[in-house]
Amino acid sequence: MMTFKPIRQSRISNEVAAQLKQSILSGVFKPGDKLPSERELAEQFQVSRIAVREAIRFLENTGFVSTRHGVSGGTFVTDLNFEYLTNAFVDLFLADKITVPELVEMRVLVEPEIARLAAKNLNKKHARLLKEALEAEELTINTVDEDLEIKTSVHYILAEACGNHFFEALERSLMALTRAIVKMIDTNNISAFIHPVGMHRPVVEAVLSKDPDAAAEAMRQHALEFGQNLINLEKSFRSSKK
Amino acid sequence: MMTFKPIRQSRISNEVAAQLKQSILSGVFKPGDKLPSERELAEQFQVSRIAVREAIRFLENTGFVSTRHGVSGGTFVTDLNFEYLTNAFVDLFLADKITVPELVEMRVLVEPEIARLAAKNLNKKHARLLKEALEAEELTINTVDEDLEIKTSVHYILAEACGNHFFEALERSLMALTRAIVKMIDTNNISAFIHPVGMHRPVVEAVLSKDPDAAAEAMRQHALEFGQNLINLEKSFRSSKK
DNA sequence: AGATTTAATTGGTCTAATAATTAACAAAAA
DNA sequence: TTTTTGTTAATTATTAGACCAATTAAATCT
Repeated sequence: MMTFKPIRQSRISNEVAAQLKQSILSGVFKPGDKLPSERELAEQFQVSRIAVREAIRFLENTGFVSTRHGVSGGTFVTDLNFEYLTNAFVDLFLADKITVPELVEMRVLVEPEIARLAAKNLNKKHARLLKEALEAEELTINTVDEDLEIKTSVHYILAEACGNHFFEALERSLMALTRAIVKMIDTNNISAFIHPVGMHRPVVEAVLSKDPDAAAEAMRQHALEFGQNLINLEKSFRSSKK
Repeated sequence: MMTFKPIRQSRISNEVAAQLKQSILSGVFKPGDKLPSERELAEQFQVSRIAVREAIRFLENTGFVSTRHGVSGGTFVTDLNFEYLTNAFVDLFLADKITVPELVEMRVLVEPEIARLAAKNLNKKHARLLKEALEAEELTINTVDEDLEIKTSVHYILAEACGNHFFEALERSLMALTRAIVKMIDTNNISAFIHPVGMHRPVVEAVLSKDPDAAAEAMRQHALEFGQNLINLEKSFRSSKK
């Protein structure tokens, strides 16, 4: 029997989105560039403005563009970053598809390797940033948000210093998840208890002295300690909530 | 001067989306449940149908709901899966934010650990699946798509068998990225060359004999070998394209 | 020159209508 | 009976057209 191709399978907005995405990926539009206005795009694609808007929403939701209101506003191509990956991880945790012990197991595997690579590839800029971050940690008492900010910064710097963007993306997600958990628990300055001041010092010192094995081992210790604290607290938080 | 709070900062659709997402996460709507129709939601939220539709698009784009057309259609809560995480990784690769050597470095770290955990936690079901997958690999010659499907299946099974959903999510992303790269190169049955039949045998045998260290080491060898092939081919592909 | 108003552009939102898709059921035909 | 073909109803998909809101640049006024 003769078979026919279906006339159209996907939504119109999907086809518009696919074409726009392709033209961004292939470099027709580069980060910073402005796409034609919604009305122009609707004209060019020969679809309604709403179809165009839904396509733009998709690109916005996946991090490819952002929109600004007003004259000299419009839809602008953004330089894709790790934010949307991180959001996907956080959503999975919120939907109970990833547990705290599983997160900790990943941190114990990945973070020592990041520290090892950072020690191997360290440059002056990152050395300076690490020293500053370590000092900042030991200075002030802060709000929960500030405290989290300061205590995660060492990890961010190491992730950037390790020279592997994949590791960096993953570490950012690990940090975002950890922060989500701590903020969920967040009763009476808990973060100071599970992450006492000075916990990062051995790691940073090993990295600064460019000793990969020592850095990895120090980070492993840190990840295990902190991880165990996190697991225990989240466990008791869950049971207290029931 | 007295300052007032802005009445509304974000888009209406964002606020609708946030409320809907919250009610899904808190269990008001469970996977499989049908949300009220767009018109009803518009009525309840006191916003236009368009605002509701954009909110639903967002939830769709992040994997929380799916929509069906027609009578008995509507918006249905889906069981959040790893697809959207994987898409985020693939997008980062397509936008050149992650390179092939970086991907390989991650695989060399993570996959041995997955094999180790799989060997430790193996049950009968996964043992059977592994045997079947190994046999299927050595049977037929296929199209590129089928070939990729069959050769990645061992990795999927191991990821599921390892018992850590975070590792499973990451491994799925690693596979999706690898497939994207192979399909990009995809000239004249290349996959058979970079991934010859039988490459998985030592890994599977070690896992089946429940020897974690041997499994990890076998997988490490596999990841290194395959990874080096992938790096070389993608490199020559890039230079031939210029 | 500097402040203020106005106009123009663009995304944001709304209303109201029509089209397309699908399931269920009824009716007709084989 | 079985199979095919209409019919209907519910719901999303799509459109058109209008107006709102934000923003900047130009025009106007002081």
